[in-house]
Amino acid sequence: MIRRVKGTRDILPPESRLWVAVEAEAHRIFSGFGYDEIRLPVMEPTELFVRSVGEGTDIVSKEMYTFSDRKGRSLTLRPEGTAGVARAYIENGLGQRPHPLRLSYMGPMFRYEKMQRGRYRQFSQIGLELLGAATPEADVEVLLVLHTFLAALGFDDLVIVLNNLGDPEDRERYIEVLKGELTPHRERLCRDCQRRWDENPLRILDCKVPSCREIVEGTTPVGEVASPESQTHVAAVEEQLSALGIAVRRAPRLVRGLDYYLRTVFEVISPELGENTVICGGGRYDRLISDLGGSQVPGIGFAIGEDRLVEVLPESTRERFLGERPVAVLPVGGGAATVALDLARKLALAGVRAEVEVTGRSLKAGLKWAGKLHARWVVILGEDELAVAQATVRHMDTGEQERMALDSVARRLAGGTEAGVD
RNA sequence: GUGGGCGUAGCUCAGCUGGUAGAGCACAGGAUUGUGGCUCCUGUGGCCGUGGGUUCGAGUCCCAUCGCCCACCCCA
Repeated sequence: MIRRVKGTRDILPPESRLWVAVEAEAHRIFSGFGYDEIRLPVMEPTELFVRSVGEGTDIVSKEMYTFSDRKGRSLTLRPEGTAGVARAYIENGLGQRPHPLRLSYMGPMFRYEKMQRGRYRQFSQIGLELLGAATPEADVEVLLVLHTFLAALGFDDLVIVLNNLGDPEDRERYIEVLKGELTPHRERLCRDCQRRWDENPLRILDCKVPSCREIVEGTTPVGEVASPESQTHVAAVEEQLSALGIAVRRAPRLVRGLDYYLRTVFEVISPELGENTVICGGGRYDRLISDLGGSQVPGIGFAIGEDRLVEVLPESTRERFLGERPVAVLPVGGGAATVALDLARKLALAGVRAEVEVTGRSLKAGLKWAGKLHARWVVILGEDELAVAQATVRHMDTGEQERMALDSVARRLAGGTEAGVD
């Protein structure tokens, strides 16, 4: 048997309907805030990610799907979306358009990781970028869109946590401060943190080991070492968010694994998937585009893990998305089939999901089949009915049925009060 | 990359100290004329993850290998 590649998955119906619905909701909300989708290649030159995400990051150093094409060029399956957006911005001269530029994207990303719950090698992200605005208001808008989207999906208990990473100039100063404060405790840090000391000292802040956490508690937060400008910036963001009624929590030790972030960074964590399972992450990246050779264009954005988002979708939302019950159309006897299909066409065009019995089942077996589909209505088209251009419409929950003119079936089942109520 | 658990039907699993493969669910049909959900009957469906070894005989024991799951790590 040929099996799917490790870390990839088959999203089958009806689960796939959740995805379609989540994506539709994203388009609806994002578009409402002026964001249009940008569709980008799934593969990019490897260098793009090395220079943007950062050579020292885990993503670049050990998680990329990198390969050579037939001409020996090094290509990489995109591990995230922002780098591609930045590349496309420069390459397509998007700097010529009125700013700020509002873009969204969704699609598969690839990281070579060890499989685990909520973690896949091919996973989908739904993301959004606001380019060309460096103000706190820009950050607030992006977080507002995020919040609005999550709320539209029925999440009311998710907490957005944010932090101030400061500007790149502050970073080195902060690392000095941090190391200085940690030095007396260095021996007591866990093995991983010993390694992080040189490789990526900021990650020590993220350590889950209780003893490390305790040590880290006593250190000066990044945000306090950051430049006064960045502190004012993030404070303004927090202030405006609370004015909008959006709850955010300051997480002084929050750092992120991508090098391009500065100032405002944030995450949304789902308690259901565990303390450390991020369903959304994002932040500001004012140097990214210029670092890639473009002009000085600030940006901020986020990416939501669609797989994880769908996994933790509130029950009521799942029901709302999956709840649609079809109409089953049952032709009985010869000649009824085309009438059934013609009715199905009318129903489909009227926005009513209808499935036609095309395997030649008896009426009895057909009703059994309709029951298994959870059909709300069954339209029976038999010789008796067709002889007088009528159909029998049966409500599967009550068992009540009614004869009606064939012409009126689609209209009655679409939006009619009978179809609307349970 | 590190540590742990598990691989028998589409799914959930049973299969005792080795003796020619089972159940439930699901799926398909039926229980007479054109009416589902309950019940009953029947049917489809498995190189017991793969390869090797021990044995008269292996789903069962041994070795290897592949795959899956969970935790760490990291991230969406």
